[in-house]
Order: sequence, then C-alpha cells, then structure tokens
Amino acid sequence: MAASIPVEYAPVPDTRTRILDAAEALFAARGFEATTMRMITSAAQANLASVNYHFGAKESLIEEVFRRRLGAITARMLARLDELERASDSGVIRPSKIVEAFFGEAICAAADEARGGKVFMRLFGRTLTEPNEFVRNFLKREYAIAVERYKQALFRALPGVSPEEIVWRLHFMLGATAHAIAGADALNLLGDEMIAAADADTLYARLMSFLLGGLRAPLPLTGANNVSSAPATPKAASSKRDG
Amino acid sequence: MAASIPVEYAPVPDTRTRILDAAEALFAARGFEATTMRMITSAAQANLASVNYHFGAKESLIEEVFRRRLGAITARMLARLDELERASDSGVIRPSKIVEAFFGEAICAAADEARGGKVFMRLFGRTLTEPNEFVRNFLKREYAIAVERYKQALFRALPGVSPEEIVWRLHFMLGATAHAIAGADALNLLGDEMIAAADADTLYARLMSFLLGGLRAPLPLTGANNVSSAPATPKAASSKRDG
DNA sequence: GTCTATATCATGATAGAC
DNA sequence: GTCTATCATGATATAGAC
Repeated sequence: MAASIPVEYAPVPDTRTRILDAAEALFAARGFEATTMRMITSAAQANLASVNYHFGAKESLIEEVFRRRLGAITARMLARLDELERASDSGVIRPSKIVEAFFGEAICAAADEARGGKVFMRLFGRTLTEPNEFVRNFLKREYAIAVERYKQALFRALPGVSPEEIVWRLHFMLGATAHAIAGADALNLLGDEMIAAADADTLYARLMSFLLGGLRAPLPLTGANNVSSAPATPKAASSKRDG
Repeated sequence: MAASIPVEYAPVPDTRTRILDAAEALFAARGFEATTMRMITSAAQANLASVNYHFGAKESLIEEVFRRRLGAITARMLARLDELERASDSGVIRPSKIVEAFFGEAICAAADEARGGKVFMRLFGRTLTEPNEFVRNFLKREYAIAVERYKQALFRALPGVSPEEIVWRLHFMLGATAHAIAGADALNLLGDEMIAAADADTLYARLMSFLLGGLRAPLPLTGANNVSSAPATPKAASSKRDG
C-alpha cells in the first residue's frame, strides 16, 4: 500500500541532500576544521562512509555546500543589475540603487529558506574572513563575475570618485553587511539583547540607511583622491543626490 | 668574550614569548583549529613539550595570546574616553569624537607593532566571528568594560536616538572596521590590487569618513523607532552637527 | 548505495631522563 | 627548563560484504 502514496507530507531528502544540509549547518555553527565527518553523518543520519561515497573528500564536500547555494544567489544579483540597467534610459544608475540591489539581495537570501537562509548566509559571511586558502580561492572564483559587474556599475555611476575610493567603500559595506548577517552568531561585543532579535525587514532598513550614509559621506582628503579624478569639493560621493 | 657584550642588537626573546609570537601569527593566518602545537613550536624554535610546560593546554595558550595584547588596547581606549569626558565642559561629547576614539584606537593598535600590530588586530577582527564558544566568551569578558562605557557614552551623546538603533549602528561599524583591518587577508571579493596596499593614515581617513557617514545617516523608518524616543524628522542622528 | 570494520595518520598531552 | 619518546584519542579515508 505504501507504494501508491503519491506525496509524502515531509519527504525525507536523500542521503546526499541530508549530508549537505547537515554540513552547511555544522560548518556555519562550528567552522570547517572543527566540524568532523562523524558530526556530519551523525546529524544527517547517514553512515560515515557515505560522505566519501557521495563527495570523495571533505574539501569537495565544502565546495559542494557552497556551489549548491551560490549559483542562485549570484544569478539573482545579476538579474537585479540587468533590471536596473534596462530601466535607466540614460544608462546612468543611481549609486544607491546599485548598493540596494547587491547588499539587499544578500539580506534577502538570508531571509529565504529555499536558498539556505540565515544558516548559509552566516556561513558565507564568516567565510569572508576564513583563513583556509582553498575555501577562499573557491569562493572568489564562484563570486567573481557578479562582484566585478557591480563594481564596474558603481564606477560608472560615480564618475567623479576614484575607483580606489569606491572599492574601499564597497569593502567597508561588505564588512558591515557580513557582520550584520552574522548577527547574534558573531561575537556580540555590544550586548546580546538588542542584536539577537531582528526580522529581515528591520535589518534591511537599518543596514541600508547605514550603508547609504557611508556611501554618501564626504570623501576623505587622502593623496590618492586629491591628485586624480575626484572633484575638490567634499560630498562628491553624494553630489548627485542619488537616493 | 661573548659574556661581556652588554646588549644584543636583536635579542632573542625567551621561549614563552617566542611561543606567544608564533601562536599569534599562526592563529591569525590559519585559525585556531587549523593551527597545531607542532606548527607553533616549530615556528617558535621551541620543543613541543614547552607549550604544555608554559601554558598547560592549547586553550590556555589562546587565552594568553589575547590577554597579552588586549589589556593595553582597552586601557588606551578607556583613557581616550576619559580625556573626551574631561575636555567637555557641558558633559556632552560629540558622537563623532566617540566613534573616532573607539575605532581610531583599533586602527592605531593595528599600526603599532608593540601592541601586536596588524597581526594581532587581524586575529582580533577575525575572532569577532569565531565559532569557538570558549574564545568568544573569553573575548567578551575581556572587552566588556570598554565596550560598555563607549556604548553608554554614545547613548548620552545621542539622546534623540533609541539605544537599539545606536547599538545596531555600532554593530555595523564594528563589522566594517574588522573587515577593514583584515584587509588583504580577508577573502578579497573586490579584487586584490587596491585593497592590499594601505598605510594606516589613509585607512584611518577612509574608514572614519565612511563610519561617520553611516552614523549620521537618516534613521530608518522602523517600528522600533517610531514608537519611542526618536524624533519624527529624519537626519536625527546628525542634527547636532557633530563633526 | 549502504553498511561494518579497519587502515593510516596527526593531534593534544604527558612521563621521565637530563 | 628543556628534551625524547610515547600515549590515547580521534581524524580522514577506504576495503569489502551485503
């Protein structure tokens, strides 16, 4: 009789998927090195040998944990940028729209369980500072196309600001966003109570306000900016009234 | 004859110090779990057993690596806050001064080899997202007093902004700063060339401009802020013209 | 594809001579 | 305080029955 039941209400995923889910959660919670194969197979209710059967080695498993999610996330990021470029008649996009698309998509992915949700995005955020060279190189490769297109879009959107300055601000924004997603999971130097509870909408509003404030801040008076393309007046980054 | 030479030009530190130096560098470069006692003693040119003789266990060594540096750093942070409070006749300190003191001191410590320099601050920054509970709890304890005093100072400096909002902005700033200090060491999604080279002064100028821009950004329109103490007008965080 | 059992190795830690 | 030698443990990975 069981053979004719068409749909399970909560179908147990196959072994491979269970392993990926368990590994993702454990890597996020404890890091790569501190997570053993035994922990993974135990959480996945699979046999120890099944990891090697399905993925070969631990490093390949790590790769696959990322590959499974990153494709969808970068695809959506690129789609949003496509949309912005199509919607602009002049070809000029407001910088704030670019920032909203890129980092908003990160927050969005963290709120979407189908794409790994908070668990994956915490793992991803923490991996930005992961020392393991193998992981870093892999991530960089997977992410390079989306990052490069957003970077170039920002260069075009802010022709008065030096690329170096823009890259640094992106770097700062990335740090703030990663830390924001890590949230309560991060070492919470500021006190647990307030950081712990935050729905995605509130986090999005708060983070965007902060990021755009930082994006529009007056350019610092460093040598690199004085000599080249940046206008002499401060507030250059916000002079286009971009938001 | 060697016995009478009064000063060595580059005196070799004692074993204990060499172990701490090696451990600090290796932890920063590879993480706690991936760093073995053998790597540490090999780099320190010490015997494997000497770590256990001097520190007992690996966890105690980790603690000591932090304890050695954190005291001086938090002391200077607190001294700068004392100075700000003494210098203000009204008892009101400009928010930007508080942010400059706290995060500027972090950049400053990263540039000061006597306090561990970049190596320690990268380790420190990365440890903000360290999953190891033992390390997190320890750091939180060591850092709590300084963080709490700065937090309270910001609350007083921004009476019109809800504490929750302030804590979140501190959280974002912490993320941006940690990522900035990690610099080239962090997974560099944005392309190596520009992020790699940055002297402390330029980094300080760039980071401060960004952080203060974020601090002064209009408050987001979230429920938490509408109901309570924040004024209805945006730009509340910058209404005091604080920098 | 899934399991049991195991090979092989590196880890943190220690004992005990010097 | 420093060393050599070694322990017990737990790691990844595999062999081979089912």
